[in-house]
Formats: sequence, C-alpha cells, structure tokens
Amino acid sequence: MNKSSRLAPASPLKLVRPRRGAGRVTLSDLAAVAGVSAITVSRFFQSPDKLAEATRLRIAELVEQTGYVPNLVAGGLASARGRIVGLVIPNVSGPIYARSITSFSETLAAAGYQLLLATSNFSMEKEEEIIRAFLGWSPAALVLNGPYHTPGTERLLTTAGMPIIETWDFKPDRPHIQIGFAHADVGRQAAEFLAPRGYRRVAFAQTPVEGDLWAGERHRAFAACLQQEYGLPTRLYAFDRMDPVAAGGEAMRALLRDGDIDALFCANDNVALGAIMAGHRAGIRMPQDCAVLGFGDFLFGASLYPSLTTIQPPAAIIGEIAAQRVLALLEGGAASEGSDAQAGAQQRHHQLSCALIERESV
Amino acid sequence: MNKSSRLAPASPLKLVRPRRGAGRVTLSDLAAVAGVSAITVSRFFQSPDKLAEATRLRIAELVEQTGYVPNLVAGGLASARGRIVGLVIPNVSGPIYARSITSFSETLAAAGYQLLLATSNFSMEKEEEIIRAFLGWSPAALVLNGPYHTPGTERLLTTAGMPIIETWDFKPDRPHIQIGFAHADVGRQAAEFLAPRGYRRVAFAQTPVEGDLWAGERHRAFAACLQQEYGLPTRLYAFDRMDPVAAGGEAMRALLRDGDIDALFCANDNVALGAIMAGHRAGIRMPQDCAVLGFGDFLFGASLYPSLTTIQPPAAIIGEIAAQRVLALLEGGAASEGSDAQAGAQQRHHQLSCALIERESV
DNA sequence: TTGTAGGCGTTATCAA
DNA sequence: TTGATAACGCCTACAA
Repeated sequence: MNKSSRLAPASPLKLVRPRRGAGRVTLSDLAAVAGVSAITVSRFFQSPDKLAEATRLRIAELVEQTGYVPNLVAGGLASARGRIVGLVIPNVSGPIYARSITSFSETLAAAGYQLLLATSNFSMEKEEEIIRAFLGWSPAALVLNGPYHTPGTERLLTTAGMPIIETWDFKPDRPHIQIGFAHADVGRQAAEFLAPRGYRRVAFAQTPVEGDLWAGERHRAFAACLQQEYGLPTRLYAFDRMDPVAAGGEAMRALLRDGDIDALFCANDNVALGAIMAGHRAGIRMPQDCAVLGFGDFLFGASLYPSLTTIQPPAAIIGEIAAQRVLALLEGGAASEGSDAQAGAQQRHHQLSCALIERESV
Repeated sequence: MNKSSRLAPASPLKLVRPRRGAGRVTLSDLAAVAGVSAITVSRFFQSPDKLAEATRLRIAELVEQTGYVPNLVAGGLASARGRIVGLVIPNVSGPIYARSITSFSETLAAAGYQLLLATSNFSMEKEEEIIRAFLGWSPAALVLNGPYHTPGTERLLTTAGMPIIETWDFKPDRPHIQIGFAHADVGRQAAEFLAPRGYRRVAFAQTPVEGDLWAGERHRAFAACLQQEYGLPTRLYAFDRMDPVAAGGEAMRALLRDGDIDALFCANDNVALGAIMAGHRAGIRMPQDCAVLGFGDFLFGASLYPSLTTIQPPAAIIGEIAAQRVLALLEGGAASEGSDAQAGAQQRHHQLSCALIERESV
C-alpha cells in the first residue's frame, strides 16, 4: 500500500519519502522495517503493554534511530479526539491571567495535551471568531474566561460536543463548568475590610481597560456594600485612554486635589502601583494620609513601599483545577457535556474565594 | 459514499450523524443538501471567487444555517500543511514576552493561523520535549526563543522541514532565521550611557531567574565595556530563591550597606522596581544618591517615582516581524528552510536594536 | 465553473 | 499478541 515502505538500498534506516505528505517517516515505514503491521507500531505508542517484549524493543529501537514522531493530525482525524485544548483569555500581558495559563498548560502538558491559545482582548466578538477557528481543530475541551459571550458563541458552545469550562468568574446558573470566584464577593470583601478599620471617605480607582466587566462588578458590589451596611458613599475615579498604572497615578492625583479621601480600592494591583507612586511623588504618607487596597496580588506587591495590601485571586488554582477537570472528563470518557450523571456532576462548579493579603498599605 | 448525506425526513437541516467521527456536520453533508459535490463546498472556503454566484450564495446560506465549521484536522492531513504555528517561550508571566506573544498571535490570527503555545521555563530539556510534541501537529512553522538548545533539539530542527525562527537574540552564524537583538549590545549600551554621565561606582543587579542566560550576557558585556573603555570595575549583586522584584530590593539594600555605589543597572525592570522601592524605604534620593537603569520597558516604568530610565527591547516588533516572516515564507510557497534563493534570503536575519528610554531614574 | 478518483497517516473494529 | 480492512473529513490532481 504505502509505496514508501521499501528501504533505500544503501542505508537501511534512511527511509524513502512519500510524494505528497509532510515528507516524514510514517507508521507504515516503521512497520515495514520492523516486519510488523502498522497497527502494531500504533499500539507501541497507545498501549505498549499490549505488545510482546521483543516486538516492543524492536520498535523502540527503530523509533529512536529514525527520530519518528507520530503524526497527531492523522491520529486526531482517525480517533476524532485530538490531544489539544483551546484556551481563550482576554490578554497575556496582564500578570493576572499569566499565572493561570502557566499552571493550566503545565498540568495539561504533563498529560500529553497541547495548548491552543488566543487572546480576545476583552472583545466578545473576537472571542466568537477564535472559538469558531478553534472548533475546526476539534479540541478535546475549550476553556474560556467568564460567562459573557455573544449569542453566536453561546450557540457554538451548546452544540460543540466537548467540555466547556468557564473560568475566573462564578455565576451558578450557567450551563457550563465554572471555576472561579464571584467578583461581587471581592467588592464586599474589600468593603468589609476597610469600613471596620475606620475608613469613611472611600474611593474606587477604575482600570482604563475597556471590556473588563469584572472590575465593574467589583466596584458595584464594593459601593453597594459600603452604602447598605455602613451608610458610606463611594467616589469613583475613572480615566480612559491610558495604561492601568498611569490611571492609578491619575486617580491618586485627583484624590489628593479633592482632599477628602482616606482609602482607595484599586481595580487591580497595577492601578494600585500607579497610585502609590503618585503618592510618593506628592509626598504623602501611606496608609496614614491615604490607604491603598489592590486586587490581583501581582508579583511586586510585597516589595512596594508601603507593601501592598491586596486581594489575591486563586489564579494558579484556577488553571490547575481547570486542567484537572478537563483531564478527568476526557480520561474518564465522560467527554460529553450532557453527561451529568458522571463523576463530574457533584463538583461541576468550583466556587473559590480570594484571600486578603494584609500588608502595609492599609 | 458518505452514509450521512441523506436528510432526516422531518427537518431538512438536521443532518444525520456519522458513526465514528466527531459527530459534526461535514463537507459532504453540506454538499448533498446543496446538490453539489464536496469539492465545491471546499472551494467555497478556499477560493470563493471560483464559484458561480448562485452556488456561492446557496452554500453560504447552508453554512450559516448549519453552523458548519470546517474540520481543520482533516484539512491539515489532506493538504499536509495545517494552519498552526508553534511558539515556545520561556514563560508567559514576564511582561517581556507577553507583548511579543500578543503581536505575534494577532498578526497570525488575522491570516487564519492558530497558535500552539508552551512554556519551557528556561529549560532546554523541556524545550526539546515541547518541540517533539509540537512536531506531531505538523505546524507550519516553529518559533523559538534564542539559540540555546539541546543537541537533540538541534537535530529535530534540522530535519523538521518547516521554517524555524529564533527570536529575542541575534547570533549571526545560526542556520535558522533570527529576529532579535544582541544582548551584549544592550550591556554596552548601558555602559556607554552611564559612564559619560559621570557614574564611576557601578553595579549590576542580577535576576534570580535561573536559565535566563541573556541577563548574564548583558551583564558580561556591561562589565567588559566599562572595564575596557573606561577602566571601571563593576560590582555584581545576585540573589537566589526569590522573585525578581525582591531580588532588586535585596540588591539595593546590599548596595546601601556597602555605601559606595552610585549607579545600578538592573537585569530587568522588575528588578529595578524592587530596587527603587527599597530606595524609598531607605529614604535615599534617586538618582542623586543612586541612579537606577532598567531593561525591558515594562508597563509601569513611566509611572514610577522616579520614573524609570530603561532600555526598551523591540518586543512587539519581534512578534510582528516573526509573524510576517512566517506568513511570507508560507504564503510565498517557500516553506522549505533550505530555499535561500527565495525572497526571504536577503532579509533572513533581522538584527534589531533597543531604544534607551531616558526618564528620571538616571 | 464543477466533478471524479484517490490518498493524507492514523485508529476503530473485528477477526485470528 | 497481532493483523486486515475500512474509515476519519478533507484536499490535490486531473478531467470535463
């Protein structure tokens, strides 16, 4: 069948190449040289324990000598399940998702899965495009950020026929697996941390990143909790068209001009960094003149002056659970999203919480 | 041929599903409904202009109604060139590579390519594993960081038969396409910036990230240039087992203890951030008591106090050129790495340079 | 402008 | 423990 399965006369291991394909050594080439059938070589990779010792060794040697790498594209087509997982995130630049990606991809890689990655830049339309493109690769699973999608995306997802996981948020009524935390909880957490410490004139510094709906959720819950539980108003400082650190700086400058704020909850640690640096430049003492609370627990928080009190999302955990969840669903054979009766059902959703890291800035 | 190409009696668009495959609508299904052959539907996606207006419209409508997504796995197998590009980077957490990934993936996505991503964590062995796994997907191209690989990787690369691009470094004698800058140049650039400004007691703050060989290259060239051109010694502050920001803090504290350093060149901006914050904590004035020079031009540099003078690597440009280079090689049909006579030859290597962003800290 | 035939490299299925 | 055969869904080559 395979015309390339004869050997070049001179060197027994330099195999003749096929005409159209990638030009690589194939399973059949190896099989011909080893004197077995292709399926036997296939089994060498799939379930080596089902081969006779001698066969296994012979094939192992050949694989070593030829540098054969199985064609996963062909395998994916034949088995209808490629070992590839699609991950769509808002951006890679923010340290906030980076930690999730790292733990996610490392856990998956250990199980032999590869990561198809694309960034939506906080745009639901772009997310839909990406998902459509991903689906063409029949990924084993799809991991998205949060529950905000276009109707088109929702339609794609319901018919996708593979595990769909939404991360970094928690909305219990969703049809897909959820691994994350409620951003409203974070807002309340911040309010209930600041108010009892005597802060009465409180503000929120918004991130300038358009489409980051979560920052808005944190802000609303923060303000609502302060109002309802403590009768306190919240001022909002928001600036467009700049990076988050600069926006934090602007917020701090505006706040000092207004002169009546004693605690600033920042949309994230980058914003907080900008606020703190602007505070230094203005010569104020922190937290005495103005306390600063962050969100994200970025790398630099502990090294700032004052070191940053912040709310730490379970970034690495999210990535790890997502990966484990994917693997459990796939390896367990319960790959269909409708299989609620399976083992996954009781822990379909993972509601996590954020830790408040108390340092100097509050 | 395709047993699923008949319609279910009740609803004209609910297609019968095949037995073994992914269970999705296929090209043949669509073709049967449209009353054309499969290849015509294929052409609808490949070269729509070659179809008759009426045919195109009919197929377009069907695609819309069924939500058909072409199976890229099958397409990749048939055409031996999947629209997928492998990218291996040291890590996603550092903002330094993030910008490259973003511009790279966005340029590629616009051309319909997907990104297979994995992180080597600065380990050459892990890089080899990743590349081996990637090769199984027959990526259209492979983009790596720098020229440091295991012998096994080198072997894989020479026989891979696809464009290989090494980024973020520049070593002209490499067999693969290079897009980056010489880190030694950065070291010299720093030396020739500091020395003429009267800084005589100079130190380098090393990053604690093991395997980041480039920081070492910058340091060596920095020290060598200062020694040879200006007769100045360079002190090295290096700390292990901590994050880069903390290492910068330690460096600054050590430096202040030693009391005889007036300029600190940091392995990157995270290290510089730590140094500046430790400076604030110690109550020194910067740059008067100690100047700080960074590398990387991270987001926060402009917002620090003092704002950070730093060396800006062409991160986004690297990603963009890499993507364009990949596309040119692929679309131009010159996908083979040996095709030097092609258009790519004269700009095979791209040596870029870094800009020195002068702000307040030096 | 459209179609036919055959193959891409692997795995599922069934049989030995 | 191993093999023969037929998909998997699409694309290339060639033909009409």
